[in-house]
Amino acid sequence: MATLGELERTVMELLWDGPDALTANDLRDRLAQAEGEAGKELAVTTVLTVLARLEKKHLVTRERSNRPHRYRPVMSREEHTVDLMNEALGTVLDREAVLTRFIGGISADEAQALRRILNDPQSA
Amino acid sequence: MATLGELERTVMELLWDGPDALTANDLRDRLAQAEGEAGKELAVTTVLTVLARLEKKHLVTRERSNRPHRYRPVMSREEHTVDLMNEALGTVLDREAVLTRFIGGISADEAQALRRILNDPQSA
DNA sequence: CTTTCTTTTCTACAGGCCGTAGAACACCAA
DNA sequence: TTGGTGTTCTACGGCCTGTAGAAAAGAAAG
Repeated sequence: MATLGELERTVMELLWDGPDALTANDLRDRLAQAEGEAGKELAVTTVLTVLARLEKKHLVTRERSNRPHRYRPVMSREEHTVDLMNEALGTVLDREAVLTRFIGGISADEAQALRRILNDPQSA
Repeated sequence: MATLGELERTVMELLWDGPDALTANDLRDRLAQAEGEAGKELAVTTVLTVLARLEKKHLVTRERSNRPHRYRPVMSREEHTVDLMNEALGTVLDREAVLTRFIGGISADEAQALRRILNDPQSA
């Protein structure tokens, strides 16, 4: 997969949060807002560089047709998280042992939801 | 947490595989073996550097009492994997959505095991 | 005790990734 | 043609990782 830096991660969060595709300028503004009133205004080129790197990592795509390119995540935040979980799991021989431990650590509500899903996959 | 480099990860694998704590020399030898007959013999200092870094990351401890220090993992491979999975999960708002998707991707056998565990936690 | 061997720590460096952005280039509207 | 506006190129400092020599610390031998 690929490990993300702090800024890269923040950009992904913003892209996931925003309902539609965003331009580099949109992101610059939201980054300024998001940074806890710190208002650290980044250069647009910085944002574009980060977006290019995220594109190379296949985490975002962009529409090149219209001039201010609009960027969108390739996967949903949930899909991406699942990928990360599977990546962690991938290197392990005894998958069931890991799953068992993992399940042991989730909340009662979540366990309940899992029970429902496992017993009635339709409900997923 | 901390992301591991290739050599760091390999060393962790060897420590997890070996039933007992290993010395830097043990690890050097096993690394030479493990690298697919490539037999790339690393310097012991290299191994020691990696071990020091893994120690700083709280992934291994060592017994300093006896002279060739013996290194052991702090957590089991499974515990560590669960930590990684929870780390991935941690950044997400809708945890249940992620869990649902995740469950959707596991094998029938694993799903069966989870059902058993969820319905009878004693069996874990 | 002094010499020597083993083990550990210090220091270092190259390559890669990330945050950051200026310079330069491409495109569109006056 | 001239400005804007947006995008790509190039770059640099800092941190992490693989790699290991040099130096120090500790133990064994004489």
